[in-house]
Amino acid sequence: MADVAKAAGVSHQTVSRVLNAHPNVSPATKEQVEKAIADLGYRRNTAARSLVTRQSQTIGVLASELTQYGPANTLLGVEQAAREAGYFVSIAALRTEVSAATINDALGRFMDQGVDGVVVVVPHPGTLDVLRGLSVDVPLVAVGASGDEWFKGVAVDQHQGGRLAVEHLLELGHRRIGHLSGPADWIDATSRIEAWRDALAAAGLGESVLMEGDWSAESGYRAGLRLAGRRPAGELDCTALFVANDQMALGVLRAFYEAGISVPGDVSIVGYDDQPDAPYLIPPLTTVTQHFEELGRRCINALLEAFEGAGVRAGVVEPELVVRSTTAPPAG
Amino acid sequence: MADVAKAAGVSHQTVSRVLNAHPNVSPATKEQVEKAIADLGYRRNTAARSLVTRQSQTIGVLASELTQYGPANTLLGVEQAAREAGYFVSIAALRTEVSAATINDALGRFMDQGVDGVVVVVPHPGTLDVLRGLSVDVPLVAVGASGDEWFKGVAVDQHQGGRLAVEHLLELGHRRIGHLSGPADWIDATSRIEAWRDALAAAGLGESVLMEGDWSAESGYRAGLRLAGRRPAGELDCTALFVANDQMALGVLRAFYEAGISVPGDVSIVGYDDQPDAPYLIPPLTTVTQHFEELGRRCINALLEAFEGAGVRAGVVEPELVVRSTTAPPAG
DNA sequence: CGAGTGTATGTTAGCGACCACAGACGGTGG
DNA sequence: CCACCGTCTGTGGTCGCTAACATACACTCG
Repeated sequence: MADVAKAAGVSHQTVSRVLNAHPNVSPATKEQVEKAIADLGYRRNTAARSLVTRQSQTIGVLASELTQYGPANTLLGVEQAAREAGYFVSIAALRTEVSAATINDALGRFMDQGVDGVVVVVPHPGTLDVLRGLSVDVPLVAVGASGDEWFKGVAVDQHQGGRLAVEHLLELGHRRIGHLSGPADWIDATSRIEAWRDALAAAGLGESVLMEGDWSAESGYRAGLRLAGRRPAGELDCTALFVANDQMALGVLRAFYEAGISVPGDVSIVGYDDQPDAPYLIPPLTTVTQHFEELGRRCINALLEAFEGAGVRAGVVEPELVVRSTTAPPAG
Repeated sequence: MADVAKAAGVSHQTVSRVLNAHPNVSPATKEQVEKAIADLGYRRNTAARSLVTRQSQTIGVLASELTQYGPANTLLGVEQAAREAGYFVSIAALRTEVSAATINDALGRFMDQGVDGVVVVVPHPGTLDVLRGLSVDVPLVAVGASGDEWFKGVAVDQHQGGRLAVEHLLELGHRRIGHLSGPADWIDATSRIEAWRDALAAAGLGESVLMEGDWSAESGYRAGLRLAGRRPAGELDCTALFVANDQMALGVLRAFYEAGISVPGDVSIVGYDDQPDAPYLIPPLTTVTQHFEELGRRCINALLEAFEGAGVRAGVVEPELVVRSTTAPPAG
């Protein structure tokens, strides 16, 4: 910085002012300084800056299940939004065993690093409970959580998403609507089950089939075969199936194909996620879009608000139904 | 730190020595200092430390395709190894368009941040070319690249992996061995194609079928159907198929099932990756294990070596063949 | 027993930026 | 004409830590 100051014929303080876009700098000197900076290829030292401002310009992301579509894309959204806001993103990936100790450790590392805020992308409810018991001295935003006195939550409105799916099927005339859910230890899975139940109840209907998968196409396939069983298509337990993600829907489609069950002729299917290949399935999948990137963006926004001292407020991202070709009125 | 020093009745420098495990500290004072640290919940300020040591204890990871199994797991491995080595991991995720500008920008941010080293996890060869044209003033390790004068490369020995797969099939007696590859713009895909060709040539055999997929189960399914065509099982173009990843192998299995082609009765299949569900496919998939976590670990090791001033040296992780139930001698 | 060696600790001086304050300059108004 | 004020710029002091040097003391050895 001293070099730049000398090259521009000013004091280091003036250079600092230019860097921080301070108003009281004459255009002429400002230009000179900027030229000197460019000539010397100068970069301001983050450590020194952090030392005095007490801000690291870094956001810590605590994540697990990064091989899954949802968490991976949320991370992408967070990273992009953080970058645009001028923040660095530090990551702590959790293994399968998400224990209090692991979380504590990861959070501790973030504190050591001096992150300005933390985003938690862990889809298991237990994590939130652990988080509640911890006191972190920086703003914290958790994906999938509703607002709380301890931290902000930003979530896709799963209830709304589930309702969109089920109501779409109800409007088509279906009365026996089954659900293939995700693993019970995922927040998203349980809230979709609830939404399904509630929408059914609101229509005065009881539950039809409920099966549990593990998000994989394979588990969808097995569930599909199980459902098909040995019965002819007209005698299935349900005329429509709400599947908790597109991967599993893919598996179900395949299973039904093998079993000679026509989609949407015999059974209608609605997926969830709107993964990139959903339009290319056979037939193209009716599904619910989750704006993961938007979710990530909201997390960062919530964090930025918290930096400004704004109070705790939960954010909700609204999912949307995308109607393609796997839904139709029931056969009867 | 001054508080800790006062609490322990020593100078701040002694505290620093304890923190840095300096040898010349008496056990008694060391214990006192540690107690004071624990009592006060003191954490050393990373920014101040970085300022004077000129090291940020941070490694930047430049990654793309984070939704794919390989890159995602490599990232996990890198993160874990970095953590164990006491480094923070800062991430820059690239979108689909991997241009020179994007890469330059991401690298620039890492420089601003003052990272100690960079790991590049981008499976497209164009990236490496861009990298070669850039001069980065910290050690850089690229996954999937062979060693180079500009940076270290750490890669799974794809050639070896491909050879293991093909030779296994050759040993079983297959002579017409096809390949379903990944997209041509992936390093991993092209090297597996080469390995397949070379192994075939080494056995004095020519190419059989070569098809290109996009890593997805769906593309494997389509390729499988295409291969099956309308011919009876005994007249296929090949008696064995080397599939470039397990996802696609899953699709092929399904297509063959539908087409009435028995695996491994009519056709043997070898996958690649050994994804967690490979053993649970029907039949359990013979495949090639890639130790992604190990790959990540090696990257960090290479970086640590570079910090020590060690010269450029490429690392290679050896894949292994895992024989399960999708391979058998040819029918004839 | 005094010089030499080694261990344990304290003191000082930065690392590179930002902040608060002080000074220089030109313009305005009483 | 001088006091006053706003704009621009420069001078220290400071953040928390570590490296280099300085000091104090104990122990060995010729």
